[in-house]
Amino acid sequence: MNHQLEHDRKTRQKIVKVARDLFMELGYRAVSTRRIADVCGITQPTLYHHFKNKKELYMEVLKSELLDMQTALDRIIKRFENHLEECLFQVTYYILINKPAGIGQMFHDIEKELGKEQQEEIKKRWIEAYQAPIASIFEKGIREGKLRNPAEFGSDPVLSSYLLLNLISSRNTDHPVPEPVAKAQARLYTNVLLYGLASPDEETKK
Amino acid sequence: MNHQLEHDRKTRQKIVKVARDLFMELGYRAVSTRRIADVCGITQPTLYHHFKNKKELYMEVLKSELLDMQTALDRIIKRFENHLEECLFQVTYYILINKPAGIGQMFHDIEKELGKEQQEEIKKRWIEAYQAPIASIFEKGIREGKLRNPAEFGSDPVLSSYLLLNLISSRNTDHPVPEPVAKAQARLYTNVLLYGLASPDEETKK
DNA sequence: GTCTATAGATCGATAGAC
DNA sequence: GTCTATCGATCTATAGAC
Repeated sequence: MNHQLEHDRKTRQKIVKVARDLFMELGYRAVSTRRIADVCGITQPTLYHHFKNKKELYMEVLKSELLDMQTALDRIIKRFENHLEECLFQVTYYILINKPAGIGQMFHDIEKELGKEQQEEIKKRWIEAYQAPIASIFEKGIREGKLRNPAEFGSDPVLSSYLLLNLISSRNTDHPVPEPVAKAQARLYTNVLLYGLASPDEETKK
Repeated sequence: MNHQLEHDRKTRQKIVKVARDLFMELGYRAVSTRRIADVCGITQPTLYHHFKNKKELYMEVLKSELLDMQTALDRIIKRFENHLEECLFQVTYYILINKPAGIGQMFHDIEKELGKEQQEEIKKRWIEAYQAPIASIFEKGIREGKLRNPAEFGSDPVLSSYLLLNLISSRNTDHPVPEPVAKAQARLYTNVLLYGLASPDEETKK
């Protein structure tokens, strides 16, 4: 019944959505509060009615970003949980498609623009969204003997999840990545991560 | 004999050195010309006697950075050219040790702060410094049958060099990395890249 | 809740004396 | 070649009318 509150909520959501697109594409510093307000069709000071300051708006953006990713990855992992390789491929493919230039950008901004306590909070949520879901895939693979024992290479599930994410957040390709290219990239990354670049008879000779 | 020219050269070199440390650690935007000048013990406008503007100074920093890396990698590769795995390890280790937080930072700044023609020039030098030397290692490995045929995974030497560099430029660790940790990381990266995470009997079952 | 107006700070860059 | 002084632009954030 209270239309004012409803309108307020809508405006706030729109700001977060616009800011999210701009921040992820261009980076925190390169996006001014004026620009966000312009795209939203409001004036710059109006932002400060909805958010305490630019950093708090950015925190909201990060939280919404990470929550969406967590939901998506959990769903994918649940769906392909009985097929390690396909599961890794689907996760990789999803991130490639949905993070045009975002993930490296995001890390840079979190590290350079946020205060320490804010970094801690985001890091906590980042682990829930990215690291823990992906690590769970590797954990299952190790448990079932499909992956090397961590003692061999020193790559426990958490470290393995970092390896995959580092491969994904590459800077060698132009963004956004078209779908078929993303598919080929995802296949390459998962193949290399699982089976390596050495020719198959090479390892036994070690 | 001309002491003035000599002094000029020294000052210019000092500025580049200071700017290099600051830019690589904190990023282009976060480092003001005033801060660079302060550390150099000169005033901010004096910078503009030696460099046309901030971007040109940054270009000088990038060029010196990339030239040093090219020299170092060429030397390492020449030294270990007859041992693929050790060569990859040494290259990885060197980059980990000498690029505290730098490589991801660098890419971000090149993409966001430089104009298109400047990006082209730096990209050319980056290929000479990083990609070409590392790709030559993989090329030799493929030629000698130690690595998979590119047709198999679609990972030619250039793509392989990107894979390694993406693994190296991780954001999961605190910088700077102490020597023994860097050694373990370098070993992990090269092991995974060459032999993969899957248990050795897994691939044949595919 | 949104606006206009503007404060307050920082930054890159220039002018001109020495 | 380095300095002091300062301009002009841009940005975040606040004050106060409606």
